[in-house]
Amino acid sequence: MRDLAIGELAGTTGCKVQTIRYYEQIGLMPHPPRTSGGQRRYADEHVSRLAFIRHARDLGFDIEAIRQLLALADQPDLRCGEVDQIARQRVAEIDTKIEQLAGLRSEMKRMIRQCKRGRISECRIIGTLANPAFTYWR
Amino acid sequence: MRDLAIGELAGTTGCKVQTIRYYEQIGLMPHPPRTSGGQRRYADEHVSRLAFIRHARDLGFDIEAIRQLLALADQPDLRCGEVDQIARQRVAEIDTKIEQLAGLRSEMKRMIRQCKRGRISECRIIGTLANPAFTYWR
DNA sequence: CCTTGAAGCTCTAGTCACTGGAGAGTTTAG
DNA sequence: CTAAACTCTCCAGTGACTAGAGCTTCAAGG
Repeated sequence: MRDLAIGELAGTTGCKVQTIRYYEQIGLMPHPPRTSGGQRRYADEHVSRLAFIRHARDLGFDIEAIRQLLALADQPDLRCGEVDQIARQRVAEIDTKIEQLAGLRSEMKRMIRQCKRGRISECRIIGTLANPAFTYWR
Repeated sequence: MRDLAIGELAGTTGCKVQTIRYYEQIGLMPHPPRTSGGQRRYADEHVSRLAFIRHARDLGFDIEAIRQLLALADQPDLRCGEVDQIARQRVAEIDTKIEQLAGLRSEMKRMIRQCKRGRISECRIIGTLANPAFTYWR
């Protein structure tokens, strides 16, 4: 698991090649060593750092939060309360998102139920969407 | 409720002024009549069209889907099955998102539980995020 | 009628987190 | 040694807005 080309790193982490180069460019990933021909070669530490980044992204952390987390991780003598805080905040955000989506879902279902599959002029979906009164759920 | 300036339209629909101009630019909103001085003036039809767009956006439809919906609505003799289809697809997308978020949420909670509030070197949050095995929930 | 300040105008550029393509160079298996 | 597959850099584009500069127009009060 050493000296991976960028495509292999991409393969093992499920991250696209361009995305890895992008992360390097914005300073989330370090500049890796290069071959004499100029190609990037990655080691295990890069694999786990990228896995960290991807996983955090998938969890919905934005780049700035990940940068903080990485900075924290690079100074292991700090207390982890700060990390914990960021995570708790994320859970709260996730809860809000889930609630919102559940609301949207029930409104969509309601609209579909009302759709009589007739002509569009009778279609309740468009009518509902056009009605400014139906913004209660925001 | 006639001859609204762009700011008044923005006020009644909860949409920003720049966003309205943007919608006009990309062809979602029509070019409204202008005063002799070049300012846009809107009528009731614009209010409901913009309300439709905003509501659909809030429900998570993307611009392209809204464009389709509007095109459909402009031809009231078509059957509404197509509209129904678009809405059903949206529900499926919402369901997927909710599932994903629920998965993320439980992992975040687990990470928080494991955080012993000690040093980061013992903090399970960063370790968990760095572990490529923890991608099961995707 | 005139002034004044809020609101409008266009145009350009920036945001976030990538994604895609052109055109050239490098690596590796057979 | 060749050919295919991969990688390089650089630049531009995506979606859905958002912000700002610098200027013009509108409407209400005096």
